[in-house]
Amino acid sequence: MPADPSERLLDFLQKRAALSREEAVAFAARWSVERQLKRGDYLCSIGKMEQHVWFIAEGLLRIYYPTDAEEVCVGFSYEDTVVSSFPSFIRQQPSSFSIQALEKCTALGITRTDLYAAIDTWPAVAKLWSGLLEQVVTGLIEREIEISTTTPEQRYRNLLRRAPYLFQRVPLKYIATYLRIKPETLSRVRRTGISAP
Amino acid sequence: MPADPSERLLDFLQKRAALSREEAVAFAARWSVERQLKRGDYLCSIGKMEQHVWFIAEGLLRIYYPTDAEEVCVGFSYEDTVVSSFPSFIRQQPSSFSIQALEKCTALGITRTDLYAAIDTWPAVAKLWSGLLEQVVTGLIEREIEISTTTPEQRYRNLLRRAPYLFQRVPLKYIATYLRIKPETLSRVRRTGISAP
DNA sequence: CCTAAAAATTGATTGAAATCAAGAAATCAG
DNA sequence: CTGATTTCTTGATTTCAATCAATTTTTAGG
Repeated sequence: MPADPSERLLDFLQKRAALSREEAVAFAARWSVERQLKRGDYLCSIGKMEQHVWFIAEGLLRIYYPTDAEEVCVGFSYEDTVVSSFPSFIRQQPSSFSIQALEKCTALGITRTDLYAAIDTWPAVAKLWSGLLEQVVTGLIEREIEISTTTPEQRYRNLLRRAPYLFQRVPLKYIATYLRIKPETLSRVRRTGISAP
Repeated sequence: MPADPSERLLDFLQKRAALSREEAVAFAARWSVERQLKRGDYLCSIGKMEQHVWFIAEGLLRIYYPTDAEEVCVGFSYEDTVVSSFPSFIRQQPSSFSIQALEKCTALGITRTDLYAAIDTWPAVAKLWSGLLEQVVTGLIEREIEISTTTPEQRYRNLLRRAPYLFQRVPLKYIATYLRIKPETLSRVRRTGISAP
């Protein structure tokens, strides 16, 4: 079903952006950094400057924020999604996040310079970038609301409905921190959730 | 110190965007909707389609999400800031938020059509818009992290440091929901916070 | 200025999820 | 395949903020 990483990126760009075939090919060529990760490797580490936006051609990663006490997962990235430590990338500050592969991954990266040049060159790329940011904005707002207006059980059910595949691929302890609850609580919520009439 | 609303917008645009004087004047002219609000009025109500992005020339508003039980405040907007019910504006869905004046306000609005036309016309406006979205993104991410990694007292202290003026202008009960705590808790936290050695 | 309503404070009690503490099950590397 | 490590589950207990319940203080409108 997928092809090689660059093919996959090309498909993605043509589906998502209003780019002509030639533009898509030219823009895809700017994604010049290929990174292979094995389980446990980092795409971005805390304290480092994020220099790329990444297209994930294969695999699954968690984005998390490490605090003194624990690691809070703020999201996941997988095939045909784009990921970066956005605040670091955008503001060129050391990253507050780490992005770690939970599976073997293949990622294609574009540098800041190349991306902003592409934005200036192709209006459709500018639109793609705005669209991506808009998507991040609406996602974050919805998530913030969900966390502050629902119970742990509701959050679990919602995630199960929205993204059942995560439960196949991600250890529950990471999902728990994503839901802002403890693994013990998630375990209990799963148990009681089964026998609802 | 300020001038009339349009003057104020012009100043804002020239400071924030890489627009020439002529461009700034032309773009400012597209902000054709002036709205006067008195305390308690709504700039945007839940269920309505957000048709504008607003520049606040004067006054203070709260952006909140009403749930069955309570109203969760997700932010404030005031002089020289830009506000909108972004998910509604961006996706053209009914707004999940209400935006209410806490003081007498003057707002200038630009319509979707006019904004996107301006984005297509002036690269600097496209950049301003991206920059605005980027700012919203980084703000939301930082906020999400803060809420899930700090105690109520820390959140209070952080806000007091970052935005002391809010405490002069906003009833504590709204600030409490912004901090995701109950007014009673905020009251207690403020009391105990004073006498720390 | 005065009164009514709204907001803030303070105290007592409750409750949901965290924490602490073992075990059971699953997974991974050799 | 097998032992070791990690992850998950289950139970007992604690804790912090929410809730409930009055006052007191502040604010706004006539």
